[in-house]
Amino acid sequence: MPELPEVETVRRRLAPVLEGRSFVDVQINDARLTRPFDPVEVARELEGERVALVDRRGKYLIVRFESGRALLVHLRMTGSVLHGRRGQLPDDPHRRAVVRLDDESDVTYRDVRRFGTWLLLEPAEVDGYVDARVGREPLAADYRAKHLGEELEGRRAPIKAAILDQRTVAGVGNIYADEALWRAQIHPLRPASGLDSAEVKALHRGIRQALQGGLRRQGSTLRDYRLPDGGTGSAQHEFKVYGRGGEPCDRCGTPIDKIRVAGRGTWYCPSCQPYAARRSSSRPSRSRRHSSV
DNA sequence: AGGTGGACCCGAACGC
DNA sequence: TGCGTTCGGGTCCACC
Repeated sequence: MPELPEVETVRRRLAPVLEGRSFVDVQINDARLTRPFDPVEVARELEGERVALVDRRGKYLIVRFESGRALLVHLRMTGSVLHGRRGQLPDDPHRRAVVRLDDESDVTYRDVRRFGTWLLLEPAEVDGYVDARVGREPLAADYRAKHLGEELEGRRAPIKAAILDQRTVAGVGNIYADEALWRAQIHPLRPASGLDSAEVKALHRGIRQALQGGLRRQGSTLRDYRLPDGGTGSAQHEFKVYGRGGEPCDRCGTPIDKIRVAGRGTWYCPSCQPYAARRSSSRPSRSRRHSSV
C-alpha cells in the first residue's frame, strides 16, 4: 500500500519528468477517479496546464501548476503512476487515465481497486484542503518528539489507531505503523495518552526510522505498487513484523503475533512489545536484549 | 466530541 | 475442478 515512502519515491521520480511540462491531452475513463466531478470536465480543465512543481504532503501527491491550481493525486491502496514514451506502454485493463505531455511522453494512472482519487483544486483551496486532513511531516528536519507528544495528549484510542490518523502525523499507514511500534517496543493497543515521554521519544524515532528505511528501499512492493518506470520497491524484505506472523522476532526470537487493532491486521512481538509497562529499576530504560523466551 | 465500524472496491486466497 | 466466501486496507461518514 502506498504510504509516505512509496508516495515520496514516486514524487522524486516524477518531478524531473513533469516539471516544466504541459498537459497536452488528458483522458480520464473512470468516473470514480474524479467523483463527484465529471471526469470529462476535469480532463478539459487540466489540458493546457503547465507543471511548476511535483510536491507531496502525507500520502497526497500534489502536482502544482504554474496557474497556482493543483492536482491532488491519492493512490489509496492500488494506485500507481507510470511514465513512458507515447504508445510504448502495454495495454492495461486497469488503466484509468492518460496524460499526454508536450515532449512526446505519457503519464498513465492505473488502479485495480479504484479507490484512488484525482482532485483539481483552485489556488486558494489547496492549503486548506491539505492542512485539514494531514498533520506534520515526520521526515521534516524540524519534526520533534514534542510534536508527536502534543498530538497524543488526551487521546484514549490505541496508539496504533492514533498514528494511523493522518492528522496525528502525516503518511503513516498500516505497514509502517507496525514497523514503527516494533522499533519503539510499544504494544499497538496501549492507550495513546498513556505513553510516557521516553516512549513518545522512542516512537518518534521509530516512525522516522521505519519511514527512512522504506524510502531507502524505494518503498515496498507487495503487489501493486510500482515506481513510475515500472520498477519495484524492496522495503518488504526489511519488514520486522508486518505480515510475519509466526516467524521469530529479530530482536528476541519470540514468534510474531497477529491481532486486530482499529479494524486492521496488526503484527507485533508479544515479548518485546508488552502491553503492561515494563518494570523499570532505578535506572530509566534498561533494556531487554535477552529476555526469557 | 472523540472513537469505532461499515462502505467503497476487486483480485487473490481460502474452503468445501 | 469449480464455485462461493472471505480478506484487506485509506479515507469518509454515520452513529454511539
